[in-house]
Amino acid sequence: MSDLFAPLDDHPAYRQIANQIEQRIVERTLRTGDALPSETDLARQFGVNRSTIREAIRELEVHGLLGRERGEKRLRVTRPEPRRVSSGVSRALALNDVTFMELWEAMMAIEPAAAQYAALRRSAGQMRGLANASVRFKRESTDTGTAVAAVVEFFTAVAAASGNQVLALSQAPLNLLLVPALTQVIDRVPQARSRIQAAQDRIIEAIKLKKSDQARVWMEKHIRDFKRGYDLKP
Amino acid sequence: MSDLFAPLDDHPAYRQIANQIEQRIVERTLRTGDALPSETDLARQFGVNRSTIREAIRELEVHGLLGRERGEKRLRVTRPEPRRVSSGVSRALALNDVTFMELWEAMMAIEPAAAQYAALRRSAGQMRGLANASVRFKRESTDTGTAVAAVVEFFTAVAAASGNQVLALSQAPLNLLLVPALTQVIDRVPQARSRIQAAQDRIIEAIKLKKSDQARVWMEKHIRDFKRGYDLKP
DNA sequence: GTGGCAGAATTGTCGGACAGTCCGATTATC
DNA sequence: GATAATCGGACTGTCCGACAATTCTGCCAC
Repeated sequence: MSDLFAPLDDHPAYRQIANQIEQRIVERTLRTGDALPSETDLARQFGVNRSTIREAIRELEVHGLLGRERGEKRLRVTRPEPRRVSSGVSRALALNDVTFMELWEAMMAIEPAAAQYAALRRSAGQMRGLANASVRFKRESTDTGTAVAAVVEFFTAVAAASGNQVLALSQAPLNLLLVPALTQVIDRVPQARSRIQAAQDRIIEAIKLKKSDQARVWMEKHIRDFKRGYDLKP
Repeated sequence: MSDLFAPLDDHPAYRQIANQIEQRIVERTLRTGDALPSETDLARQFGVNRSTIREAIRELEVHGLLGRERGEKRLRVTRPEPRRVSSGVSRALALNDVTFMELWEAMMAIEPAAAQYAALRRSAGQMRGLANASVRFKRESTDTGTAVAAVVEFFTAVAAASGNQVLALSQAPLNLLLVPALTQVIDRVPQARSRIQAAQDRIIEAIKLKKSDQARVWMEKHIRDFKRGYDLKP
């Protein structure tokens, strides 16, 4: 079953260095906001060339563990932001040819839950975010592109209002996948706009009134409706 | 409200190059399995130094868009694997101090759905994967570490059996977060092992018989039970 | 076809270099 | 005294050239 010998994989220096730095960050020896030593200094500490350090740093930068403020030169330890991380997941899914069905099932699992918790915990600011997205959809839905963007914004706002980072981070990758399907529905189904608008209104109302069960149910219906619109291809 | 001028952000060369290569991959000009030109060649094509190319390549490698077969020298275009991508999400969440409640809510959203679809679509091989995980838990649950690992394997197997990549990729990051909480429960609650075992048996049975509603319900109960065990801290 | 081999190609790493920019301190100005 | 201009040092982004180790490739023998 399992091999007797494990293949020995040599880790190049830049990978080992990346791992070491990452470990310091995860174990919080390097804490969020701390500035990293300069590349020259790191090169000295690790006893390698600066080029090698730079390659290691690139990895951590991509992971979102290191970053710099706008216009700043020095790198500092940062918390990986959901958006940054989720974009990687999105790309992975897009490249793996996700079907509409897969996307829809995941939405059915995540979005209603997000709506439910949003109704329980939304802050005033988050409520405003929701309202904004909805207003934008109402006002700018003539162009398909902006309409789709507004819908995505709505879902994101719901996830944010749920006050649950895990749900929010699970929801985020769905957005990118959603775009093509949603574009198609809005383009082809005449009544799509009004139905989406009505659904958003109901969901927002339920979240505003903190009626979590209703919020969940309306969101479920909204997403079922989305599938109906998608399946309706003439 | 909004500024007159947007801040100009200069993208360093290595980032631009990474983006260009990424675009070729996403638009499938470079297809999965294709070998990338050598670093020297890329440097010539982009008109930059090889060091710059290397930094760009590191980014794409981290994203999982480039990789190499074991012992191979040349890089080739690869599909980002769920595991690789999800580990980044896990780390992001861990660094953001996710609470047990957040994790639990997300599990309640995703795992029952995964179980439900698994019951509808599981293949024979996936069924075996489930059984294996369950057997391993039964047999090796004396040590807390291996017991936890077996539980994680079970959840992963369910997600895989769901035949839904999006759900699977949403579920994967939960595993790492699950470990500390689960360890605590198994360590402190004497009857945890037997309850988990019973729950797994019921879920597997439902999936085997393709009873999707039951699979979902049992999984819900399983996860509710997990929370009960966690809240029970003496 | 299989196996072996020499030479070419490629990667990982190194050292050094330089322009552009950011930062902190110092000096000049009101 | 507070603010503005100035200046030197530090740091990053990029380049050049180089070399050992390993992989790839075409060729030859069997």
